This record gives sequence, structure tokens and C-alpha cells, in this order.
Amino acid sequence: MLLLVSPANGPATHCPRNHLTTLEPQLDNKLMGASKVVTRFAPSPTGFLHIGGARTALFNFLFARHHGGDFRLRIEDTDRARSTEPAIAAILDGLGWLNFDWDGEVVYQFARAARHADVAHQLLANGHAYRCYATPEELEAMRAAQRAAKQPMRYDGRWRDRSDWPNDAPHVIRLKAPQTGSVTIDDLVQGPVTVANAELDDMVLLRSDGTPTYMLAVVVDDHDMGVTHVIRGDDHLNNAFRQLALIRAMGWQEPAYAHIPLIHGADGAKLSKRHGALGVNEYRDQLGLLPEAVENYLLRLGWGHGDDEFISREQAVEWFDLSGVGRGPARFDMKKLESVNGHYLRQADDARLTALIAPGVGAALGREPTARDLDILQRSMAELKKRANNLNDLATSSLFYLRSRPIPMDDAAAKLLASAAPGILARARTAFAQGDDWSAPALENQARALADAAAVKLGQVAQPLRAAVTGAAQSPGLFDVMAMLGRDEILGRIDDALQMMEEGAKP
RNA sequence: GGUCCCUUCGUCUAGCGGUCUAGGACGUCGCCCUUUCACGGCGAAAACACGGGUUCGAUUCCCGUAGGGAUCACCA
Repeated sequence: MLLLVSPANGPATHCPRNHLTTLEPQLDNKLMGASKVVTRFAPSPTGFLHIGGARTALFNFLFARHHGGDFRLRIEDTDRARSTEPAIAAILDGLGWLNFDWDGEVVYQFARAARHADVAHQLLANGHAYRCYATPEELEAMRAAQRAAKQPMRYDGRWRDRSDWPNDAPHVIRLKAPQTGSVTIDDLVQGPVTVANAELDDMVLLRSDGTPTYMLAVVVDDHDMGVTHVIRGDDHLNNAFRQLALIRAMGWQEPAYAHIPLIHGADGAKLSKRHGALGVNEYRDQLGLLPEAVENYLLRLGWGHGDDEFISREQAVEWFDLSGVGRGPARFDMKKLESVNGHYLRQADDARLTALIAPGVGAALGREPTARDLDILQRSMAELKKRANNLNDLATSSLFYLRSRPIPMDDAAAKLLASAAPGILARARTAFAQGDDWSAPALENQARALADAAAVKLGQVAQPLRAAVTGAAQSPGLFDVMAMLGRDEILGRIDDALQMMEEGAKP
């Protein structure tokens, strides 16, 4: 039995579900009689967790939960030059934000290099692998020749059957893969896919410096972790055939495969920075999206359950299956994501939203929001959240409540004031100042009475007032806002507007 | 280029031989609600890539074509 090691000085392993021990999964399965489903998400920390990776993680997570199995996390950090600590931290952070809780400890692939090399040597010993002394230059020349002859570029097996090994010369270890026949993978998403063995060459298992290649590491780790279902991007579909050859050479249990289509940009091309290939952290920090919205959108991208659009985590766990995953690449649509986010925003708890926008509001205000500010925000949230599709807009739209007088006035509001019926604002001010009931219905009645007296529509009174009170031409219900902010503040803001108009009228 | 995969409204999808004059959602447009903007409600335009088969009958099955994608490292 071997241990899955985490580097002692690695990043803090955020481990929400580590109540599960790291008992050898194979043993677990035997004890249970049947094979318990085990999936894994295996990002390489060479960049941040992007949206495609998040979806792969979601599918693995959902599939495992649906079957009551384990969802494991493995960091593929064997590329020492490109793997970074910040990237690892961002991946764990992103997964945590999305609430994709994994089981057991995080497996760091690099830490298992000795185990990988061991497998390569076992293969060497039992004749399923061989030493190849071809130099990189030699291989490059080989490919150049193949290219020139319009032949497929493949390793030609020149060391496959040799044993006249030069002493101490650098060499790699290659898998001695079958050369005839074919392999069929019954992919859970793509269906049966067959490739002739003649199309596959002998892949490198161990580099000349003794380090394992990705192909070796993945297969060994998946096996050791007891992974039963490999769910990953379909850019790995071709790899699956060579990995299967390795699995068979070792006589290991073959996992089921599910290769899910990649996500494309709005223009149908591969997702790039241009159109949404942001790290999931940026979806949170810059776009102001809610994790449940991102999850729901990702789930519906390439998968459907009848006409259902909004699917809760619980329903997703109950309904998710691989056969429902579409086989063509789906395009990323920011508009729809925003719309889904708007839906979840309206569902979200007011206190939660208040807490989420507080930092942004504070930054815009240039001061720490006070308890009173937060109280106003929370009580206004029900109205505010109907008008926003993301947290940024939500924060911005709430600012007018909290700004100190005189509040800034946008162009549309200024225009509203300039074109208001002469004296209407002053008359409204007088009426409000005289009233003794500062409730929304009472304020509205006063405004209506005023409009009737002036023989104008309510809008003629309400719009200039709205400009004075909110500094904008659109806002939540005017009288609710007035009631919320109180008599002194409102009369003060009207006075500010009156003064501004007076100054504007002077030459 | 070789190999492999994919193809329903602009986009995400429902459809798994007849229920399709093809349904839902986003987006777009119109109307309603209304103190503004939203929310909400109602409605409209909008798709089975093309060509052959199979079948009594194809959006659904098969084969081509076109288009798109993935992959061909001592990278993961």
C-alpha cells in the first residue's frame, strides 16, 4: 500500500471534507464489494482556474455526489518550471468559492515522482517498456524527414527491439505499446471511439533525467487513487488510448472515460482572454458574480434537464448524468451568465448581499460604511437587487443612499431639474416640510395632491424630486427612498437642488 | 497533412422514427403594469448545415460533402 503524500511545506491544503481518511481506496472498494465511484479533478497549476476547468470540476463533483462516491483533487505540478504557488492557491480558492468540496487530501503529483519512476522500472523489467537512446536532435531529424515525406510524425520504434545499449548514455524509457489491432474506448460522453494501434507510437514514460512524464504520472496516480471515472476535457481523448495501453501493460483495472467538450468563446474559437477565459476568481472579484450563478450557468452549458433553467445544487446532484452531456463544444455567453446571476441575486438573502457589497461601497464612498449605512443598505436591498445583475452594479446603485450632501447629480438628473415646471420643487418642499407623517404612503399622497393642484401628472412632480433626492433619473420607488432616508436628509437634498437651480439660473 | 470528435433559432438547449405547423431560456423587438428604471406579465421575429440512402414515415438511423473542433513533444 502506498501513501499519497502532500509536501510538508506546500500551501495550506484547504480540505473541507477531510473527515475521510486516506485509506487506500482500492481496499475501500474491495470491502464494499462493489466499486465505489471515485472521480478527480486534476488541474495543472500553471495558470489560474479558468472557466473550462471549473466546469470539468463541477461535472466530476456532481457525478461523484450523484453516485455517493468520492471527488478527489490532484494538483499536477510536475512541470516545475511553470507550476507556481499562486496558481495552486488560486485553484484552491476558486474551488472553495464554488463550493466544490473534495474528499481526502489534495494529492501533489510531483511528490509522487519516485512512485511513478518505480512503475516505469517495473514495466522495463517485465518487458512492457524499453530504453531509447535517441537524442532530441536525432528525433527532430526523424520528424523533419517524416514531415518532408508527408508521413505522420511518429516515433519509429528504432530502439524498441535493440539491446546494444551504450553505457551511461542518457536515455528515456518508452512504453512498448501494441502495434497491431485497435483499441475502443466506450466513452461515456462521446460513445465508442476506436483507434488503430498503428496510429499510436511508443510514448516516453521516464525522461532522460529520470523524471516521469505526464502520461505516466496520470495513469499511476489515477490508479493509486482508485479513480473509477475519468471525466476531463476532450482535448485528452487522444491521450486516453495511449494511457490505456499503459494501464493494460500494468494489468490494472481500466477506468471509465468521459471526455467533455471544451468551452468556446462567443465567436466559436477557442476561449481566450478576450471572451471570458478569466480565472474564476475574477468572476467573483471583478465581475461581481455569485458562485451559485456561475455553477448553474456552467451546468447548463453543455448539459440540460428538460426545460429546466434554474437548477439547485441538490437537484443537480440528483439529476446529473454523463449521458446528458452534449458532444459538441458550447459557446460561452456572458449575457446569459449575467442574466442567471441576476436571477440568483434576486433570490439571495439581503444580509448576505449587503455584506458582499460593503467593501466596494466603502471604497466608492472613501470611508468605512457605518452601522447605519449597512442598515440602510440592507433595508433597501429588496428593491436594489431587482435592478442589478451583478454585485458591482448593485454596489454602485446603492451609493446615493449613503453619500453626504450635496450628492452628485448625473446629466440626466440635471436635465430633469432644468426642465421641471417652475416652482414645483419648492412647492413640494413646503408641502413635505409641513406634513407630520413621513411614511411612504403619506408622502405619495402629498405628491399626488400637489400634482392635482398644479394640474400635472404625478411624474411631473416625482421626476424632479427623484433627481433632487437620488441624483439620478432612475431609482427605486421615490417615496420609499424618501421614507428610508428621513425628513432632515430629504429636505436638505431638496434644498441643495433648489440652490443648484438658482445658481444655474444666474448668468 | 494523419487520426479522432462534433453539427436544432444569433447563443445555451428540449427532442432519443410518427405527439414537430420543432418546445424552453438568454439576447432582440412590441405591448401591459407604472412616479422613473427595473422586476413581473403577455406577445413577435428567429433553427433541424447540405446531398444521398434506410423506412409506410425522418430533426431523430446509416453514408458522403461542407463547416467547426481536438490532437499529433523527453508540456501538461
